[in-house]
Amino acid sequence: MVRRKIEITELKDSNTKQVTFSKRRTGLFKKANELSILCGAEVAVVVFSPGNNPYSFGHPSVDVVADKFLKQEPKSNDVQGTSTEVADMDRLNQQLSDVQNEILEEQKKAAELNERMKQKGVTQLFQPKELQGSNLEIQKMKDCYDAIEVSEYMLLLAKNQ
Amino acid sequence: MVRRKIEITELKDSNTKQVTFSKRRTGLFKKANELSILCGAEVAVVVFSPGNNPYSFGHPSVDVVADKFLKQEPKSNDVQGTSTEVADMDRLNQQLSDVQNEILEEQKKAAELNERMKQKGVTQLFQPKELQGSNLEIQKMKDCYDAIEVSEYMLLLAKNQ
DNA sequence: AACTATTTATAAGA
DNA sequence: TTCTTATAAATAGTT
Repeated sequence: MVRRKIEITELKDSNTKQVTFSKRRTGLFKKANELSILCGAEVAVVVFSPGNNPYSFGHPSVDVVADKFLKQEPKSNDVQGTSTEVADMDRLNQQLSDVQNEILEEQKKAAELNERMKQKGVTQLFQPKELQGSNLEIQKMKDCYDAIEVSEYMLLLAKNQ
Repeated sequence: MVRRKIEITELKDSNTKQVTFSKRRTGLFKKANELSILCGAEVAVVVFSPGNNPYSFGHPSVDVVADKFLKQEPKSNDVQGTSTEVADMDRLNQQLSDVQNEILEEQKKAAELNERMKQKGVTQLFQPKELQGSNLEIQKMKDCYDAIEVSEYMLLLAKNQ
């Protein structure tokens, strides 16, 4: 694709393969991220490297998207005769449940970590409160940048009058 | 990216969003396919369109890659005595990476906005202090995640003794 | 769906 | 490994 165009066929040199994998994995995840933002789409990407290490990108998360996909997949062996509405309802309920579980999972994580560390007698290096705080601060940060964008738009309008 | 560079922010116009989704989904799948061939890597990509239709690419298949990925993920009620801590470590590393990427994106965005406003020679509508404040909070957040990582490593060390 | 002016991704080199 | 850069590939706006 660049200094020289390459054939899309498996790279022979192990080192080249690893370098190319890293570069292209980065590119792929960037594209996946842009797609999810631009189009408000749910996206999950999972890759195993030549050395069999896992890498993933997910919006809102790999688990949520994967579950949603895998659950609607049994198309061909679906039982015929159930109404579309019932099926859709089930799916929506499942999605809702998935999202709620995801949220709960995130909230539990810090607590679990603390619990395990306590059991191991390791000193706590952070408080659960701090985690909650950081989430709040992420939100504040986002709000702040949103405000900046709005301001800029207003400036443009003012300038063009 | 093309006739005119676009901001990576959700597209407002529904039609544009749909067209962009189709183009970029094609591009994403092509990149995923090239990665799997060039590097002999296992790849799975699942996307839900703005209209909530599923699209997927998988090598050797979405199911195979998804199962492999989901199986290695930690479950909160895993049997004790297995390598739960190691799995958690992987996940924490991924989270950390995600958060760091988000931070980098936000910082870039702020810098770009500032630059563009300067070039337009307009009055700032927000105080730099606000930005500095949010940066401080980003730093606090980073420190917090660093602390988690350190804690987890200590836990692993304790476990392996 | 096609076109194309630009932007973006990236293979090879440093 | 990380950066550079020449070139190929992707794509936003248009038709």
